Amino acid sequence: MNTPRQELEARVARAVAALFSSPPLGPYVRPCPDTRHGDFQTNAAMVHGRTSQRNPREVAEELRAALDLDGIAEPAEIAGPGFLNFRLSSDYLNRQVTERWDDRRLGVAGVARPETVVIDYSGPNIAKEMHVGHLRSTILGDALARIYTFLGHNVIADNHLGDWGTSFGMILLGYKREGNAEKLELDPFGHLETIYQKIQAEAKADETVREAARHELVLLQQGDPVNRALWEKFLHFSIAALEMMYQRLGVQFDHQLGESFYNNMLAGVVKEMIEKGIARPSEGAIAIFSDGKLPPRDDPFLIFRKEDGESEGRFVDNPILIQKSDGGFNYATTDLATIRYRHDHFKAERVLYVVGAPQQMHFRQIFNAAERWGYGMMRLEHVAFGTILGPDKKPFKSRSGENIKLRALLAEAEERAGRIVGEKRPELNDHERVALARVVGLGALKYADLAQNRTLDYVFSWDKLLAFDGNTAPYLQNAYVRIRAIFRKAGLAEAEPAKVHLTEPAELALGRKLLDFADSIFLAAEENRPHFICNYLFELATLFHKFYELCPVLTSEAAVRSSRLLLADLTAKTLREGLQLLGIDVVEQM
RNA sequence: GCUCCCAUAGCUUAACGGAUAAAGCAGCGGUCUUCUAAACCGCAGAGUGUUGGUUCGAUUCCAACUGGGAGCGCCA
Repeated sequence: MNTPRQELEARVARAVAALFSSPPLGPYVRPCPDTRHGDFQTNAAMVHGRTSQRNPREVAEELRAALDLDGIAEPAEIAGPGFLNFRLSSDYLNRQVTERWDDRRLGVAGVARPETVVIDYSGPNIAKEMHVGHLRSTILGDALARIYTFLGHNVIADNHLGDWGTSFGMILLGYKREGNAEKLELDPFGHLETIYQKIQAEAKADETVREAARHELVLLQQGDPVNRALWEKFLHFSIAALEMMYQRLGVQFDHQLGESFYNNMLAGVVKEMIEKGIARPSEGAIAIFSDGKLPPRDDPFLIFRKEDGESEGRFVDNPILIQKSDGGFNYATTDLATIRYRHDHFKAERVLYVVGAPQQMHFRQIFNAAERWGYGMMRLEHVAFGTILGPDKKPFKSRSGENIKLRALLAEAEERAGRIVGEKRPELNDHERVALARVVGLGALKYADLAQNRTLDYVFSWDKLLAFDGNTAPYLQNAYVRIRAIFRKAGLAEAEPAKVHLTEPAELALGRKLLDFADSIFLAAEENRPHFICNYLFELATLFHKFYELCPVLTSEAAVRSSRLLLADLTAKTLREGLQLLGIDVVEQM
């Protein structure tokens, strides 16, 4: 099922092709920013008027004559410098609302060519409790996984756990000194973190401690049975604790292949990179350098540098290390092994890395290296997002210990929501109140993160993350609830088939909006920005609330009543589906 | 120093090269005998950091600058 925009786009493109010899310069059709002008507009006449050096209003006149809008819109109006404005015909509108209501997918077409897309998100460290810093990747990645799945892609959600690497030398050493199996089982993160912080402080002051930690790491990497067993224990309990957190968040993965999974592939990767001439020894380590194929400015392996006293700068090497001088491997090595695995094993055509913006340079290098390595057929994309800042506008530092734990954030969200629920619905028992607070609190938390452009940094604030007014999840959930209340009162589970006939401005506006659901999803997927869906749902809910104020449903006469019931039902289903795509639940009452 | 990201109303944000820049919060004033007031209506509030350029048209593209942030060889 096409959206009105797609349908109009196709018709304009057809008319343009008939009129002009120049290649298509679309997309042409977009929603009118101001609905007073119409529902949709095209700038095709202005665009093609320019290339043919003609008066755009004249061109618009020709275009209008050539346009076939039969069955979709009123005759187009020419306005301003040469816009054609379209107003959807009421027949089309009524029919489209009905068709969407009748469609399990609410009119959202799947993609023509499904792809196998690996989405790499969350990626917590198994020795550390999840904190606000993990929130964005987890929430955003989960939403993208849901969106891509809904569009028909073959999604592989993969949690690339930080379960390997230098810090484990420290942790092993610390655990051997004062570890406690019981504490580990009860609170793996708390225990490991305590140990880590303590041993780190010691290591700072004492070279022999640093040396001992390095030794433990080497033992682990060489497969020493004692260290290996300990590490597996850390992993086991940590994953169990993570699992609980993900369950609470409503986030799922298809795989949790952490860094350790790739460990035995790393030596092979390095060997191959050397053989292919992509990597070479440098200062005792193995590093990947520029192949000189890109302009220096665009080459991630070159960096412009001007030393003190030099009058002109020059490009110098900016390599990545894939093997340290002590023989150990780096995360770049793991990332490369992971790319190969995802290609060979999952047959991935695309990989989305939902990772913070500070790692941009790293991914540019990795993607460039992967291409040279022979994986250029894969679309590798860094879905970067901004940093959560502290009150001082500097990133929350994990060292300082003032990181807000995700657990605390969730608890606070539920508690705040619980207080509001208690006020609004004093008749609920404890169990009901807690269950409701969970959905509302978690929804607000997720929505706050998803509703804004992911590239922006933001200052952490309880009030902001847990807002329940305005453009928030509770506002959308409330719109859903109000619709469900109508159906409850009517004694219906959902609307019955009916002839849709929209007449009031409020119901026309709502009906028109309902047809655009798919456009918001396409846009969100195209840009990997779920906030387009948030914007859409907020507008939809706002229009519904207006409709609700002005257009009585149950007390209207039969034909109007059944038409409005259907319109309300489609709104509810669209809200529910849209929120679902964001990982947010709805409730029947709140 | 170089690269990348960011700059829109008091605050937080939106705007897929187009029309009079759109919301939320906060502020002020209204609306519950009628489908849940977690709602709705109204008022007030910016000309998009600066300077140029491209364009019929720029918050959007380009250049320079200012301010903020991040990254730049053996952590991830």
